[in-house]
Amino acid sequence: MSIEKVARLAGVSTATVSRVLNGYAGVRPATRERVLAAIAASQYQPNLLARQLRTAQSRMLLVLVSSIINPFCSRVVRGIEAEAEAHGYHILLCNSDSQPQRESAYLALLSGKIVDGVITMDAITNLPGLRQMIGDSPWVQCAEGDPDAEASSVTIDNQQAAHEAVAHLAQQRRRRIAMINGDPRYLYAQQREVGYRAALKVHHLSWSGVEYASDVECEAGYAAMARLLDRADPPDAIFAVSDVLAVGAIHCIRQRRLRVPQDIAVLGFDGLPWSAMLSPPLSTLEQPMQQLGVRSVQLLLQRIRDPRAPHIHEQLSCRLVARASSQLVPD
Amino acid sequence: MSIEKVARLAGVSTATVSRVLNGYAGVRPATRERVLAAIAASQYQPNLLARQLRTAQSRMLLVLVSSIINPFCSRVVRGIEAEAEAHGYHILLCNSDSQPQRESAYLALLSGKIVDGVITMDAITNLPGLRQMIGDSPWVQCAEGDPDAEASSVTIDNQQAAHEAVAHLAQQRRRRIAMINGDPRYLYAQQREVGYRAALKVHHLSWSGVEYASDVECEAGYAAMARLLDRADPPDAIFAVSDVLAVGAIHCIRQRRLRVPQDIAVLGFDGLPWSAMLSPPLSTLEQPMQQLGVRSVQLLLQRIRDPRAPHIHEQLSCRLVARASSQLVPD
DNA sequence: CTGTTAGCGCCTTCAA
DNA sequence: TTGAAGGCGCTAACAG
Repeated sequence: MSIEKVARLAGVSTATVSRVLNGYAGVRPATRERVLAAIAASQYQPNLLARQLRTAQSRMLLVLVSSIINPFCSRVVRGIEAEAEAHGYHILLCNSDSQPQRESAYLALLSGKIVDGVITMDAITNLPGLRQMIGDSPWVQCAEGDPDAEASSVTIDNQQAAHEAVAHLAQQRRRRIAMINGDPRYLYAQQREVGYRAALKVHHLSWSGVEYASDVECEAGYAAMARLLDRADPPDAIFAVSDVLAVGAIHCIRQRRLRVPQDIAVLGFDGLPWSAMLSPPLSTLEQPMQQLGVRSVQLLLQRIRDPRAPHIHEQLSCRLVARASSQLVPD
Repeated sequence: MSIEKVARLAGVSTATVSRVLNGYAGVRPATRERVLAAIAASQYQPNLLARQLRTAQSRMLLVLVSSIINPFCSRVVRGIEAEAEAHGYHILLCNSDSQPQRESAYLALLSGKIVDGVITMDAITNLPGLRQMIGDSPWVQCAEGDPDAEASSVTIDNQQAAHEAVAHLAQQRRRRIAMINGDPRYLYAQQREVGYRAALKVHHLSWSGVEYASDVECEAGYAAMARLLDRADPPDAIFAVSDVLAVGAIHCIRQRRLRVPQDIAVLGFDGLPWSAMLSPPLSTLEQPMQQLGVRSVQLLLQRIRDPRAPHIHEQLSCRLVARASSQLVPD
């Protein structure tokens, strides 16, 4: 009844009010003024639900994230948010904690027309009923891209990145390079492990050791490191798949009276700002976090505008930042 | 046209379909079966927009955050998300970066009926037109509570917490205790500064020094620390309003060949898990981050269910965790 | 330039 | 137990 109230107040039809509301040309200035005055007088606020129902678009994007407390994710999300906002879109955030039922509950919003598209950062490719839930709705995978999925993706070359990481450690004359990996259900974890193993081979390193962190918190990195140090033949270098896990690993190493990097070199992943300010400064593989989010939104909007647009698999480059935690002497 | 399609397929009316959809009693089992079959056969998905328009509730909550990359915020948001989800609500995330225009753009979703209520973690009390935008919609302030605002709030006692922080440092025989504060537009920053100054007085410390970080990243902590060290009479202890800022401060101290805690003691705020794993382990004031989010949602839902429910100002307690960064000998 | 009209898809009395 | 019908508030043809 609201647009109607305004219409009555201004002595025009609802169509005219709608026209000024949406800035359409073809309204006499005098009429426009009258409508504007009525809007102001009545403190009218358009009912967005009604508008969205009518126009069949919500200008909302669903973002499915495994864990927002993972600083990598939160930075990507900020990129997503900023770019979405710049295009007049809002984001609905789902923190799935990798629980399939939570993921699918949110995906229902997609088929329910609440959102115009979805960006997933979660390992959901194997979600049962995924195809049906997403249908052919616009979908972009961010940081976690399955080339076989019918979706665009924005990722880094995880395999190559892991390869670089190992190469760097090998170059520091490390022979027993271990990996602290994430949840192996994630593609990024699988891909980085492939890269890790391939690099070991290239560098003729026969020792290998992979431990999986139980979650993304530093305590998990600590625990994984403890398991590695408990081995009969412990590592002399660590490649951790996140800076946070690396912090935990370093703490564990220190507690055992070992030194970083003299006894054990440590290399992280992500390139969070504070990695440079740790002691020792943490070497890391820097990802373009903000940009991963930004490009995901761009690809998604492209697809929303033209549903027949082809799927694109984009890879952003990352950069090894060598600091004191992985080398005795700076380059 | 969709519920209608199902209705035709099942040979019933749309009303009946709606009834089984919403689980209302009074549908003959046989009929229900037929409808269910039709729903399955047609892969029907209810249009949530239409439903929300009709029922005038969206089961969505708006969360207005200054910066999701602030780990404190992201943990509170996770608490919000979890609790909301448990009650069948979804959250719309707005990362305002403290820009009033972004805040008000999102607040329009409130008056536009897109969300049923709002939780703000931002310093928005002075937003022009705030009252009108929020109207009497359900609103809870989280971690940043203005007792004068017509809204419930869930906070900690910032003044008391800062007092404790300073008391701890004073107890370590520190005489020149400086504060690295956040953006002074925030109430938490103002309140903690009041607590800081009050505590100095109580402990008969005449030296005082406050520097404001330009944002929430560690680089800002570094810069603030640099300014403090450039003073003629530099501090011998630092009270930083976040763990992240403390990391930057410590890095700066170290770069100047000073030691933590021997030369300068450092105390952070928030109690992020990795604060315990830094070197030296960071003393900090631990906040109940998850719980701040959870309680905010509970208060908000209460208000949504009963709009006449009174405003509640709740204070959660926090805890000083003394570690090596602030004391030469453990307690 | 402006008004009339017809839905968007759903829920919900009111009757039957 | 079921169906018919109205309307949530808005936009978009189509007339005038």
